[in-house]
Order: sequence, then structure tokens, then C-alpha cells
Amino acid sequence: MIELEQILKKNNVKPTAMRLLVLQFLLNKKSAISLTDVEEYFVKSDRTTLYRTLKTFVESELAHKIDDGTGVTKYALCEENCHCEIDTDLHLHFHCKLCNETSCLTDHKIPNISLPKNFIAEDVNLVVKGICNKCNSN
Amino acid sequence: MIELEQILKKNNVKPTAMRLLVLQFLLNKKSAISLTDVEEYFVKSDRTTLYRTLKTFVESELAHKIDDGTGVTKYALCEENCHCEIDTDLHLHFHCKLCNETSCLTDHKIPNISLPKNFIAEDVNLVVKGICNKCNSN
DNA sequence: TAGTGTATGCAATGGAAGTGCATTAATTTG
DNA sequence: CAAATTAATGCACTTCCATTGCATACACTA
Repeated sequence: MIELEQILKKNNVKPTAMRLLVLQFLLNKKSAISLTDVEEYFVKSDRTTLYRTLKTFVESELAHKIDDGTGVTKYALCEENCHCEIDTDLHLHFHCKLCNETSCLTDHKIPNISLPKNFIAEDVNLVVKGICNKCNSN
Repeated sequence: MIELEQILKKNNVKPTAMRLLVLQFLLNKKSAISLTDVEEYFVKSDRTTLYRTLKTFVESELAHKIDDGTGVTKYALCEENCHCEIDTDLHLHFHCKLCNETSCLTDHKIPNISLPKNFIAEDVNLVVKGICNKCNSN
């Protein structure tokens, strides 16, 4: 528990009860989760609070925001020492159309992309859709 | 004009007046457009009709749907001979945060992606965000 | 020409993101 | 310690976009 507090403090986020709980929840999830997921888990808490909690996490580089193409924003904790930097920290996301889960393939960094002249890249989003290993083996 | 009809017929889409107009509109656009863009252009037509027209185009592989991370679905005509196939047809999209335009970098195919064992890729979406060449030169 | 199927238009719904404001909790400062 | 300031939370509401149901209009076929 104390560890959780440390994580938040390290990123200059005040460790409120709500934030600790949401952080814990995210830690337990292997796949990326949506605001609705969090909302369904913390029924007693308000949607807005959860929304802002996630927003705070993203702004303080504790979590990253994932657009997996489903139209619903997903969130996942950053890896240790992640600064959400292009070329080094950004990885591939995989969305399974069967189980509907979006997972972070953190080992799969985004390949180097050459852009036409005068284009400046600031962020890259790479999402692969298909069938994940779990669903494939069933 | 007759050309437009041919395009539709080739993809088994009945060439109605509305569809011809929307197709024409898409042809004139270099960047990907949203339903709202189309709606603003064809003020007299109904949103639903335009929505379904675009949907029809996507389903008949005349256009592809782009999720550029803005939260608004964009559409762009497929290239000649496109079958929306992974590895050969899918290309990079670039979203400029200044002019807010999403462009198809059709010359930039998506690099080969190696997935972990038992993952099956069916679709890939690669979006780079930053500043486009036009905005960069101003 | 009648009949069938598709396209269109209108109205309405639903989901998700986001904002404004009042209230409460926490922290700083005199 | 109390007052004052700042931050976090909860509630209500708005907005935006995607999507559907149903009735009408159009087009094609028998």
C-alpha cells in the first residue's frame, strides 16, 4: 500500500484515497481499461472524479491514453521509467475483436517511421486488430 | 461524370445522385474528411443519408475509414486497386495538430509488424501526429 | 402497371467526453 | 489553533458524434 503512495508522490500527484484505489485497480489489470470499466468497478464513486483521476494520471505521465479504434478511450499504466517519448517509449497496442480487450505489447516498440520532408512527428499511435493469443487457442 | 458512375458500378454500388455527389466531393479532397465535413457541404441533404452513403462506400471498399485519434471518424477514398488488405494496402495517416487535417501518406505503407506467438493480425492502424509540411513552412 | 426492394428523410436514442458550479477536504499561513 | 487559501470531489448539465426505427419516395422487375 505504501508503495502506491510512493508511485503517486514520485509523479507529483497527491495520494488521495480515490487515486490510490484507481492506481491499484490499474496495476491489477494487464489490459488497457476504459473509463466505463473503472466506473463499473467503483460504483459508489462519481464518474467525473474517475474521469479526472485518469486525466491526472495521464498528465503526470503515470498512465498513457490509448486510442484503439473502438471509439472508447483506454488507459494503461506506463512502464517504469516511461516518459511517453516517441521512439523509445511508445509501443504497439493490440485489440482483440473477440474478447474485446486491448493489450499493451510493451516489448514491441513502434518501428522507425520515415516521414516526407518537413513533417514533424510528435506522437505515434500503432494499433493492430485481430485475434489475441488467448482467443486463438480456444 | 460518367467516370464517377463507372467507379460506383465497379464496386457494385448503385449510382444514385447523392452517391455521385459525395463521391465527387471525396475525389476533390486530398485529406480525409469527416461526416460533419460532408454534412456542411451538402446542407440540403440529410445527415443520415450522408452517413449511410459513407458507410456504403466503406463496405464496398470504395473508401476507407480512418481513426485519427481525434475522436471523429474520417473517410478517404481508397487508391486504385485497393482491397484494404494488410501489408499491401494499408498506409500511414498523419494528423496535423495545427490545421487539424488528416492526410493519407499513401506512399508510406505500414512497416512489417512481428506479433507474439498466436496473435493474428487482421487490421493495422498507424497514425502519426504532429505538424504537417504546410503548417511547418509558415 | 403492379409489386418488390432499395434509398432517402425525419425523429429520436444512446454513449462518451467534457464543463460549471457548489461542497467538502486538505494544506498553508498568520 | 484558527482563518484563509488551494485542491479534490460530487452533481447536474451540455455537447458532440454515431447509430437506429420507421415512414415515405424512388427505381427496377415481372
